[in-house]
Amino acid sequence: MDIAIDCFARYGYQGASIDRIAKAAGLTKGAIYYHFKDKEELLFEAVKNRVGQFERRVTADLGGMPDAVAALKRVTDVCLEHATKSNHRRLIVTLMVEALGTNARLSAQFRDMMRRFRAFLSGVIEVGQRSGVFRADVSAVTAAGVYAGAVMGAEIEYYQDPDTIDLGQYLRTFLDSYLTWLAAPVRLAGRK
Amino acid sequence: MDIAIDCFARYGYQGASIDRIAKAAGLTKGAIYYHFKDKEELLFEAVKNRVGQFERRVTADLGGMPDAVAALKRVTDVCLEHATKSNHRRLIVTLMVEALGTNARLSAQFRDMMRRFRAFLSGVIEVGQRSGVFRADVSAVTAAGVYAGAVMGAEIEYYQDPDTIDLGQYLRTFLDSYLTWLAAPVRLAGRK
Amino acid sequence: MDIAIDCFARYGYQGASIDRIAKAAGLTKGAIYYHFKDKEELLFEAVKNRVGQFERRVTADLGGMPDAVAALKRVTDVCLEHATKSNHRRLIVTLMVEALGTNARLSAQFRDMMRRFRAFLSGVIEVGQRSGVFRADVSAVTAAGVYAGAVMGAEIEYYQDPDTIDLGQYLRTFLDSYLTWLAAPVRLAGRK
Amino acid sequence: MDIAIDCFARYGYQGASIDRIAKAAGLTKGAIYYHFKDKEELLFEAVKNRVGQFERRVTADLGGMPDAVAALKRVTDVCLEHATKSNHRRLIVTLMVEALGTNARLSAQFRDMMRRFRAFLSGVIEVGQRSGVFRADVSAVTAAGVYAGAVMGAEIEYYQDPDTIDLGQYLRTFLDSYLTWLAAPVRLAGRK
DNA sequence: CATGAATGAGACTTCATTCAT
DNA sequence: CATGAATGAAGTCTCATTCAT
Repeated sequence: MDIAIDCFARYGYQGASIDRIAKAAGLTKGAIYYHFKDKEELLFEAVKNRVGQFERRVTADLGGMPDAVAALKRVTDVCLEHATKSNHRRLIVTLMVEALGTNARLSAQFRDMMRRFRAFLSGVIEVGQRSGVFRADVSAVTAAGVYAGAVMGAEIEYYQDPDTIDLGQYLRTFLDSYLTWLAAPVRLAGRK
Repeated sequence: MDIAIDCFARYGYQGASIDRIAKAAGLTKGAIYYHFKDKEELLFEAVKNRVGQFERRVTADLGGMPDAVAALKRVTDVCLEHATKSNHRRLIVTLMVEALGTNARLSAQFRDMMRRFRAFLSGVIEVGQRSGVFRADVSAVTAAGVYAGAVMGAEIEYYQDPDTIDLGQYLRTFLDSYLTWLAAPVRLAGRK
Repeated sequence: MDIAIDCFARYGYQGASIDRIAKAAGLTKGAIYYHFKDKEELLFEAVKNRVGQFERRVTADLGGMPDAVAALKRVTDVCLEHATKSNHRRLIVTLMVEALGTNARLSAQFRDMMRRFRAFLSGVIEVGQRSGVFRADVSAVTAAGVYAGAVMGAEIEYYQDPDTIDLGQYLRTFLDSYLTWLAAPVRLAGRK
Repeated sequence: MDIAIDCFARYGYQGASIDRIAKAAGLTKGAIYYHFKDKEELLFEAVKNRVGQFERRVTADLGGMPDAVAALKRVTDVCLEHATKSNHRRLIVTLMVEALGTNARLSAQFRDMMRRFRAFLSGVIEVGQRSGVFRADVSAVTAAGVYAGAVMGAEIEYYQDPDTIDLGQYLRTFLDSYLTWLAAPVRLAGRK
């Protein structure tokens, strides 16, 4: 399964033939069809696996983390790690884009995943707003979307040009700008 | 050609079969092979076309625009228009991600395009920094990368979930946050 | 036409596409179809042309040549020249073999050409036999076939491996052996 | 495989479509591609098979045969048998000519095969020369080439016109002439 | 559980041929 | 006469999928 995920992450859905996956896993196609009804099911299992891990990782340590700033930092770190040290994010991003026009069902699954991610972020931001750490005059929902997009876009730049781009720096810089902007305005509060 | 571009933008490279394109154009496969050596050549022509238009559009009106803030606004507007009113950006983004693990040559072309885009943005930001509009203590290069990524990521969210996401609002919000962060500190406040 | 012949000689019938021929001749396919009904007709014209030239060349100077030995020498020389200095023979041999299983009509044409060639040779040999220069105890028809085959086979070896094989030497050696064998027994010695 | 060989021998490389071969074998195209990477690989396998059989057959029975005359007779017999009773020689000759201008790799393989064949014949002839059975004043190498060519040429005549041509008689006649010429001069008569 | 063989649909591509201009 | 555009059949090859063993 890990190998299948790896193939999907590397070559995309269409580019990863069952044969390739089987060979990479040291088995034959037949064996794969014994475990999975079809290539789509294999893909769904793979996606579910990675998405699940990512989401659990994101939410886990944040149990009741009350500090919105720390929470966003944490999310950024998880994304960085999953983008560079494992292939979780690459699988997700690659397949998500590929699915856009070709696989409605998969696309829907990714859409829901993104909605959950945004909802989660939105919740974090609202916590910050309610606790007075974040300015209240912005839509938490939109802010969440901007965050999710910026992280994903940075990742793509990194996947495409890893020698030139330092994803860590990108993410830190983005987070810095994001928090600067989101910081409750004026008066007394100084950030960090 | 416009139709081919449309198919590529909608279905990706692998998903857009020559037959599909031909049928959409009201021709037969043979006719396409009369004009293009290869499916790859067709693709490259399509990409060159759209990338060229996008870049010309981005740089054109900015001839000697001295106002960095206005320039970034303008770039954002072009991206928004090309993402929603035409398929220029969708073609680019979709194929760029698809090419990641599957088409080295195309991938290199997109990588260069992104480098040009970042270099252009970086130049704009440096102008702002030199003219005292933008703070000078951030790397223009990194800031440019963050910008490029954020826009691209927002677009992907939009392509995936157009009913939920208002790309214009996302981009405006991001630009707002970005400019807020980039704005020269009024006088006293020193960050980090 | 010369160019078409050249293409056929070099690439064979199937290997020489109309497009290739047209391009080599500096025109378009349409122009060729104006002059020839179809590819087969072009081929037939080409073959007729070369076969005609070869046959005329072989028979021409031999008008009433009474010396059978000189006649065979002459034929060998013509073959050598047509195999090395022009592409007459290569066209013939190549297409003849290619036609074997694929083009009954062309094959028949070549078969007739070979029959004419053998008949011609057979006539020469009979002249030699009647004039007492050649031994009379061999079938002129079979001897003619052996001659035709030996020359053709040598040519093929040459086409295949021109750096290693000296066709002139092959043909001279064969002719030497052939004439030695065919020479009228001096008087006494009867073989077999 | 035998069926594929048959198709290649009958129709040539280009003329034998995978579909045709598959149908002749009672399979589908896919099945063939399961066993062979390529049409070319199938061809190479076929050629290797037949060339190998031919060469083994030629050299096998000749282990240490000391009699050069008998050896040449034997080679002729094998050629006759492989040309008429099986399709070994037809496959070889047909594809060899077809490969001339179209398939460099295959052509090289055939060229090497012919070189081996000539080298083998050359060795036989030298044995005859050393043992005093053959005249010593001819180049064994050239004589070998003439032999190889004459046999191949006769075969082609036969493939083309099997009703008219008796290949056995051709080969016997050629061998007769060849041995006559090659025979050590009894004593007196020397021809140029 | 797993394999090896096979299938069939569909992809890309070539090419002889036609035809309006 | 010639061109450029187009067609459609046929060819090579890939791949998800099935199935007997």
